[in-house]
Amino acid sequence: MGRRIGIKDVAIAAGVSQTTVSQVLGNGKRHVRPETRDNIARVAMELGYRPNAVARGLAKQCMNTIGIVIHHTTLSSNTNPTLTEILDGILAVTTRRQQHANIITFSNWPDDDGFVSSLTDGRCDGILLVVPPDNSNPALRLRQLGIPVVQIGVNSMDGAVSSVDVDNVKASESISQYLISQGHRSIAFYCDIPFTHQFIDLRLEGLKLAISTSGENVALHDFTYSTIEIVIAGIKAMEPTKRPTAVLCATDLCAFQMLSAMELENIQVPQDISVAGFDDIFRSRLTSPPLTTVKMPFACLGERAAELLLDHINSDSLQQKQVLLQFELIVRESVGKPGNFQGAGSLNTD
Amino acid sequence: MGRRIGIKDVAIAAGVSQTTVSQVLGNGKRHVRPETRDNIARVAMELGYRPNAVARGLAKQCMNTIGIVIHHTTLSSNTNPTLTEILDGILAVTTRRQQHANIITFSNWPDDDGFVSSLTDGRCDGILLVVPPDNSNPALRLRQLGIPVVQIGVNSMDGAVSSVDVDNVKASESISQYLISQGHRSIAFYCDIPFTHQFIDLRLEGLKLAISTSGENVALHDFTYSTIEIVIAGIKAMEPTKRPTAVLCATDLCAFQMLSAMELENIQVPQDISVAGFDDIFRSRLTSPPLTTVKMPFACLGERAAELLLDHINSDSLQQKQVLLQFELIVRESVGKPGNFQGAGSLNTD
DNA sequence: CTGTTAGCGCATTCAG
DNA sequence: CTGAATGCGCTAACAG
Repeated sequence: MGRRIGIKDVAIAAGVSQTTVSQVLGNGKRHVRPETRDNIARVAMELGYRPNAVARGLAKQCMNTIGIVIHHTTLSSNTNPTLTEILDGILAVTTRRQQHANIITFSNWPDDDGFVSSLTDGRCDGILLVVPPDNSNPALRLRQLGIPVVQIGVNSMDGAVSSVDVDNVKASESISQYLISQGHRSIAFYCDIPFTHQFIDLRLEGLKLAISTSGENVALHDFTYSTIEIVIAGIKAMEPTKRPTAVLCATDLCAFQMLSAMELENIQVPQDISVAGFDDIFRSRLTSPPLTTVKMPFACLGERAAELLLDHINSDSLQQKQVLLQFELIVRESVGKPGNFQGAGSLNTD
Repeated sequence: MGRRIGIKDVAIAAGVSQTTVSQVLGNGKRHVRPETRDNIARVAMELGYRPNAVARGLAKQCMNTIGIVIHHTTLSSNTNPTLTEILDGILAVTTRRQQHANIITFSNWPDDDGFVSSLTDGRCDGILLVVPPDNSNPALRLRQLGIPVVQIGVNSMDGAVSSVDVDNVKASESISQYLISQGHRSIAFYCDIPFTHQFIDLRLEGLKLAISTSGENVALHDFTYSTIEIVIAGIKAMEPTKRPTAVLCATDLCAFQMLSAMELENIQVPQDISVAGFDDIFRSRLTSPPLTTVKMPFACLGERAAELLLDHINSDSLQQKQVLLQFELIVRESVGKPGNFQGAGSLNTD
C-alpha cells in the first residue's frame, strides 16, 4: 500500500493550498468560502485522510495530553482501590474535555533527571502527580522547567506547586475527637505503609491535636511504620491498664490488617478494642464489624486536579492553587466505648 | 526565559554537527569517537538539554506508546475491579519495556470514523482493546488501516485480529458440570449487564454444552439481560417443583446482586438455592457465603496482550494470534446440593 | 478569501 | 569517524 494520505495530498486533489486544507480540517479560525470548505471535506473523506496528531503536536507545541504519574505497585485494585478511584475522576474529566491521558508508572519514584526529562519530553502538556511520596517528589523541578503540574493527595504547604487534597489534619482531628468522645483515653496510631507519605504524618498530627485540645489526659502510642506483629507485641508488652482501647489506623487497608490480627488474637472489636481507619474504601462497609472511618472524596480529588491542571495549561498563569476538599466522618460499628478489656483480655492468655 | 534547548544548541556548543549529537544522544548506531561522545554528553548536561519525544516521534514514525481503549464507566474499581486488574497487567509490561501507555476512554464505544481516526493519529504505535463489546468493535477497521491491534477478553473466532482471552465456553462448562455433579437439575443463567458482550453468550453456551453432554435431564432458565427483579419474579411465577435450584451468574458482580436479592427474600444460600459466578474478584471470598466461581487471570490477560501487541509493533508481521489462558474452578460455600427448597421455600409466603 | 514560505526538533539518507 | 542536506506532516506568519 502507498504512503499515508497527508494534508498535501488532499490539497492537490482539491486544487487548493495546504494552508487552506489545514485551516478547514484543523478547525482553524480562517474564513474559507463554504463551497471550498465543503469540497475539501469531501475530498479528504474520499481519500481517507486521517490527521497526524504528532505532526500537529510538533507544530503547535501542544499535544492535548496530560501525564498521570502513579506508583505502579500501588495501582492494583485489591491492594489499593483509592488510586483507581482517583484515576477514574481524572479520566472523567479528560474524556469530557477531549484530552488524552498518558499513564506513567514506575516501580519506584526515581528522583533522577531521566525521569524528569521523560515527563517534559513534549508528549504531555501538563503533569498530574498522584499521591507522590515526600522523599522524591519531582513537582518542584517540573515547575522550574515551566511545565504545568498539579499534585493529588499532597497539601503543598509552601504553595509552590498546585495541589488538591483533603485537610488530613482536620480529618484526623475529627475522627480522633470522636474516639475521645467515646471515652478512649489510651489510643494507638498504626501504619504499616513503608513509604514516607505526607498524609501519614498529618493524620498522626491530627490525633495529637485532638488529644491536646481535648482537655483530657489521653495516652498516645505511636506505631507509625510498624508491622502488625510489632504492634501486637508492643501492646502485649504494655502494662494491661495502659494498653490502648482504640487503634486509629492510617488507612482502611491498615485497619483491615488490624482487624485480621485482632481476630487471630481472639480480641473482640469493638468490645475489647476499637479500630478506626481513613479513606472509606468499599470494603470498609463489608468487614465485621463494619469500619468507622473518614470518607475521602477520591473521585473528586481526581476531577478537581484534572480541571485545575487543564486550567493551568490553558491560561499559563503562574498562579498556583491549593484546593482542599471535604471529608466526612463515617460512624460504623468498629468503634465502641472502651470495655473492660484492659487487664483481663486474652492478650494475657499466652 | 529563552527558547528550549534543542539538539542544534548542543551541536553548536559542542562544536560538532547536529547529526553527531543526534547519534550520541539518541542511542544511534553510528561510531563516534569516545572523546567526542563524552564531550557531547557533558555539554548536553550543562545546557540542560532534554530531548523532544514528539519531534523524534515524527521523524521516526514511532512514539513508543500503546493505546489502551477502555469503556470508562466500567473502569471504576467498585463497579468493576476486573478492568483495573487487566490494566495493572498491561502497565506492568509497558513499564518494564519502557513504553508509554495512553488511556483512551469513552462513555460509549463510538463506532464512527472520528473514533477510529483518533486511534490512528500517530500517537500510538498500537492499540489494545480492553473487552470491546460485540456491536461496535473497531478492531477490524484498525487492522485494515494497518495499525497493530490486540483484543483482550474477546475470542476472535475468525482469527482476523489478535486476541488474548480465556476459553469462556470451557470455563462455563467446567463450573456447570460442577453444578450438575452436585445434583442440580434445574439451573438458571442470570446476567444484568446491559451491553452485548461475547463472553456472556459464551458462558451461556458453556452451560448448555455441559447440560447436553451430562446425559442428565437438566432444565435451563435463561435470564440473560434481565434485571434482578425480573429474575425473582420469574422464579416466583414458576411451578415450585420446576424452580431452579442453582443460579449461574454471568459475572461475580451479577452473583452479588443475586446474593443480595436472596437475602432480601429470605432465601438461604446454598441451602435453598445455590449461586455461582465467574471472575473470582476479590470481594467474592468476602461474601456470605463465599462465592463459588471461576478464577480468571486478569492481570495475565493484560500482560500477555501487551507483550503480544509490542511483538506485533516490532515485527510488523501480519500473522495474527489467538491466545487462550487458563482458568481455575474455585469451590467455596455458595454452591451446595439442592435442598428441599422447591415447593416449600419462602417464595410462597408473599 | 487564498497561496507562499518558513519553521516545529529530530533522524536519516548521502557525501566526504 | 563526521557533516550537509532533506524530510517527517502540519501550522502560522506574511503576503497578496
